[in-house]
Amino acid sequence: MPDYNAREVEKKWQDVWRERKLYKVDLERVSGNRAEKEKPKYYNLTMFPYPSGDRLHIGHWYNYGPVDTWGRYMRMKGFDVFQPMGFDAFGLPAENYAIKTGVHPAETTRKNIDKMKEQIAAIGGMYDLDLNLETAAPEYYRWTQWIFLQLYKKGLAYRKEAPVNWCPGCMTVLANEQVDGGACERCKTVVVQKNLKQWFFKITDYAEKLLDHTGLDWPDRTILMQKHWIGKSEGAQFKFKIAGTDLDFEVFSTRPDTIFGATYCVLSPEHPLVDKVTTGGQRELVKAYQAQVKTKSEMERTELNKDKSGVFTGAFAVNPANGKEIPIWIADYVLMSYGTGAIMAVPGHDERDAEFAKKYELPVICVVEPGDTLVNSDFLDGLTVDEAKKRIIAWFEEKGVGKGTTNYRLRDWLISRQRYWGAPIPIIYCMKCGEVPVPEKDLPVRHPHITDYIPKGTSPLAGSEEFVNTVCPVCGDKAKREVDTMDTFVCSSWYFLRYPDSENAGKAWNKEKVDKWMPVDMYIGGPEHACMHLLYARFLHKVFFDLGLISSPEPFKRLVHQGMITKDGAKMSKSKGNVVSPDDFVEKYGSDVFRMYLMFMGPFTEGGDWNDRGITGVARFVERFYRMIQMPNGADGGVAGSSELGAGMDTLVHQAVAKVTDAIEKMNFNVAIAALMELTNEGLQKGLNPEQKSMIIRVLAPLAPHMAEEAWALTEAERGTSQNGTSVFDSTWPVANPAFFKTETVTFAIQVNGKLRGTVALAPETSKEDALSSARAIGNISKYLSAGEVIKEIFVPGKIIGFVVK
RNA sequence: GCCUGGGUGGUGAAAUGGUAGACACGCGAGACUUAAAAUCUUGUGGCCGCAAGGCUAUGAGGGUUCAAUUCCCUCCCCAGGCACCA
Repeated sequence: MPDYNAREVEKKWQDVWRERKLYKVDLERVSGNRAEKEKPKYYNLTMFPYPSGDRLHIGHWYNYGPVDTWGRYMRMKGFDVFQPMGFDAFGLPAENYAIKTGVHPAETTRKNIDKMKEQIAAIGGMYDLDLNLETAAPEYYRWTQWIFLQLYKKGLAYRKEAPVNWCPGCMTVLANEQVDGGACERCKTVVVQKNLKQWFFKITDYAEKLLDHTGLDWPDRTILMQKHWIGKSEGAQFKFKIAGTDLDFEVFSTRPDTIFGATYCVLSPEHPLVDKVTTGGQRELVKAYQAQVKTKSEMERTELNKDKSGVFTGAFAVNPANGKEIPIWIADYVLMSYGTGAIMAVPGHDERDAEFAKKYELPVICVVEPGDTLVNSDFLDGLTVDEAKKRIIAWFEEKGVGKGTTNYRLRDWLISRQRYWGAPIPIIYCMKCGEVPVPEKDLPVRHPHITDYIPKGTSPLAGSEEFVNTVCPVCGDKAKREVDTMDTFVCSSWYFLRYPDSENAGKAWNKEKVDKWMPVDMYIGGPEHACMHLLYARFLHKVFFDLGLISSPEPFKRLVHQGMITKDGAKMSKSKGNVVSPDDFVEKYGSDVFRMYLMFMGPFTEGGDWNDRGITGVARFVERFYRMIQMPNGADGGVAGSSELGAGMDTLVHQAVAKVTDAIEKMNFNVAIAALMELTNEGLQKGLNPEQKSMIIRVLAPLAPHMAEEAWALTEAERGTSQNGTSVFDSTWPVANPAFFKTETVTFAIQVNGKLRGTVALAPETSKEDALSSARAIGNISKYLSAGEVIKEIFVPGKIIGFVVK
């Protein structure tokens, strides 16, 4: 019996699959063969990779192996499976590399994509890489720009001032990642917040729609995280006048009922009113505080544990409810980005306000008594919190000082990036006509080839005269282009709509074609994308839906997150130098063993810490399985050639098929593999008949595609089918017949006071009475029962016989 | 800090209210071999016991239940995310 030669076998079948175009789907789902057209479509998608300079790492394999297993399983279940893969090609790392080495990002990206494609092919998956989807290609970003224009037309893209991390040393904007403890990671200069006019997508208009996850088969935790991220809260927005002036400001509060307990107000240090209201005596202190806050990140500012800090402005606000004058402070725990950037502080009933009030010796008034009843609150006295909220909102509306509102934590999506390696924003600024969108016929706005990447205080695109200077599409006068590029999340929020139509460069949006495959039936990627990528993609999808560009209201019907593979408990990264390369293992054991080992390590959704200690177990399993398949039918035990082939194995085979199906369905690939190991341990003893082999090869196929294909070919003659030479992936998924599960006896556990005291083998359908008396007859049990009085008897058919003794 | 997960033998893990540790790795013993590797057989949570059997055990503490890894409460630890890494 020849040993299994993984390298040879895997190469052989990868070539055959490629030649036969086994995994090509007919994107039109019309012109192809009839059989395929009649199958239901199944769009099986993995989050596309960023082409980094590292080789394909374990994390990629941990994702692409199981995704492919799932796709093959669905294919065998009778679906027309579309499983494309492309590249999220724009991004910061290639640009940083260019700044360091002078190598153009396009060159780096090209090289990395080519290398990754080779490595992905070595997995031997059903991935279609021939669609060549790359977000940095003009054929692709033309559409990213087109999408920007659609949002612009709908009023969903707008400009406003927003802060960026600015390094005065490098004269450049820094990503959060490049800020290390408040300083630039490159030159160590203290980073400051600087305001720039930037583009936003109005995702907040869709907050309510995004809160609705109806019909989505998503993990509860992801839905919950998105809900909290959107952060809907009901409350009121109302005005405070500034004493002695005609100025006022608005605050948002979820507890407008506590307004009589407000003893001071706090403005965010960036609030536009601060400069206007600060009195002469306080000016120095306020200025100094504002400067200090500029160096702090939002996370540092909002830490509940930190020492609260703030400065009095010298101004007073008038409480609209009782006309009392209360001091106005500024403090960094109030953010311009949430609510109105101003709060009324009620130290009696808010923890942060209380801490602040204690530190600065501000008065505290209690307005809610235990039992949620209002006191010290004039016309709200005696009402419950809920009643008081309604009452005060009605009062605000009556007096015209405020209204009930819904506030969201979600902020509009800042899409401007002062970077080179991204899709240019298709806007032109004209002295006469102002802000003018690039006409659709002029797309794409090509990204100029530059050679000097060193930051000079502006966006890199501003350095290209040829790019910047253009003419106004409206009046024909000289005009300038927008020099910022788009956040790469814009590119990655719609790529799944491009795959179905990617063979066609396309001058028009092809709704019909996209609709043929959307929505994505299964989307698999890391949980770190729960709140950003997955929310942005849903947002754009809903905009497209409203624009009539697609028929599905949601992009991803089912979502699964794979876990993360760590090394010694830490995320693998190049900077830590702890990246494990799969190549050596694939070389040694083959793709099937490596991907099965990753799946066998633990539950797919939980990930785990990498070590290679157990891989030999999977390698042994593959050898044993291969040996079992090659054994003459029922070779062991002298039953070869008799009608007893694989005697006694039917139950085990059908149980294994049921177990594997159930485990794959739940993506518990580790359990599926364990069930097949168990079956193999028995099968090697007793031998399998051809029908049993056929079933077991088919359920192994999604997990170890190359070996299963080889085994399928080897057993072709004994199966005696008329479909010689067909792939196991064109066969159907076997269905376990429960008639085979039946066994003569099952083991019942006998418990006394909940503790296991013995077992007894009985027929599965044994009645309660018979089971109890059988249990009583056991010496060890009767010993326990005679220790007291039996006050309760428990019977779970086929499982438990229990007694409660007192 | 806030949001979301997770914590079970020496190790990866299984069991989602019903015999805790399936399946593997590792380790011990044995077979085969001149020998080793490979392979096969067998044992393997801890403690007591020749055995039968018993006690103990799923991060810590408490609760609900005849019965809890599983449900509830409090705490500890680890991981992911926190809006310019993708």
